Amino acid sequence: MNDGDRNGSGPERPRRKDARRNQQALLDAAAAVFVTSGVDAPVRDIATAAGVGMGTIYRHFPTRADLVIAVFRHQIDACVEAGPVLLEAGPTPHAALGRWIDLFIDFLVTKHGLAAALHNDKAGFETLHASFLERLLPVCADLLDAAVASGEVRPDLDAYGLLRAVGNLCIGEGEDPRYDARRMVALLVDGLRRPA
Amino acid sequence: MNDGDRNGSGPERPRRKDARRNQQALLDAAAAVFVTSGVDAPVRDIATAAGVGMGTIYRHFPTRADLVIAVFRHQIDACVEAGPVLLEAGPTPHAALGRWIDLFIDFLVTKHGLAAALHNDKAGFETLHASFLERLLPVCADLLDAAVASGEVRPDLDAYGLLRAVGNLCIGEGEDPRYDARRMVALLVDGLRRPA
DNA sequence: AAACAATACGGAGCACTGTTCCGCTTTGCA
DNA sequence: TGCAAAGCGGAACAGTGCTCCGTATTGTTT
Repeated sequence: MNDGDRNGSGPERPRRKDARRNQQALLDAAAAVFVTSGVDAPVRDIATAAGVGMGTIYRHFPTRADLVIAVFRHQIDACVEAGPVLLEAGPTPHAALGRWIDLFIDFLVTKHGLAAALHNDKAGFETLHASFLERLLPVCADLLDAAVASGEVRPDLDAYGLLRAVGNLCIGEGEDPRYDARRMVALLVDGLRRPA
Repeated sequence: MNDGDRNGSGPERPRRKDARRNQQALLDAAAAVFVTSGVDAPVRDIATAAGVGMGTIYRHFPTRADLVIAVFRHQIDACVEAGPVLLEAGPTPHAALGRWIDLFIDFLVTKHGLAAALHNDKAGFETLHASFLERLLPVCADLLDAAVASGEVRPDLDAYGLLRAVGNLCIGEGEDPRYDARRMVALLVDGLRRPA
């Protein structure tokens, strides 16, 4: 849809064949390593898994964060595109918002430690945080606005706060069976309703 | 009150005078450095600020986490002791729970990055997490049980989940003015009420 | 007061990060 | 086939947490 935008923030398509091959190998290897070792996996491990050297990884992705962003780009895109669809399909805007947030949680929770990484000061994870937020914020804002306009949801909330709260609640999900992030988010989303 | 317990998990009081002096200097220096540089401040910085070597810091506090725990011990204690008091004072158990959580938030938010540190896989921060939780969990459970017993709060929630959710929501508070952790926690706590 | 263990100290050094740098190789074009 | 441009590998750098061990301090015993 908006491939023009995509070129703006994604890595450029290399001119040479070997470079393209390596870039793809890096993306595949990173995806695989993230699954087994989490998004905090050492850069060296990813380079080794892809069969390339350190220099190569950093030419294609100037920073760890850029690699993570590239790996999860498609899923973020899917989340972005699901927003309007759900809004039109759902019985009410609040229901649509709830479903969309479920989608977002799925994304965060399936990636090992992504939610935690999003809020790490270290390294260039602010970049990661900013990048994901930039894409998701408008979508979330639309859903929230619609829910507010329909009178279902209290008007004194911004999409940014909501998105961050959900992201935060997902941290550590799966590490301890006693903590159920989805449940907590459900509680929060329920609390969004206009107080009767 | 329970000083016996305290000896169990805290650092031992050293026999020699210089050792005691250094231990206190370390605690003071750490507290100061945590304020200016956050709880992630390099161990070397703390050692330097205290005017001691690396060996000294690690003899007194085997791990970064142990130092953090020792520094914040008094405030955790205050939080623990406030639980029963609030429960008896508050108009209702749910109100007491809310006030106690406010206290907990104050604790987390005043410390630069403590909330984030609590959920870091890196280093020995699990120790930190476990230690704080171990102390606060019973208190929170008592408050929650009382609120459930009074019929104010839904019964299908455990204190562990609640405590973690609150801790998570506090991550990043103060970093971005658009995110208000207290507000999000308030929303969540409100959602705890038994659905009418 | 002096000798002497026991205790504690300092900081160099190790293992592990993310990231940079640059001599060498591969590629694609002329 | 020649050759510049593009790309590559991995050694090296800086910044972590933490360990180790030769040296200094302390408190006790003669």
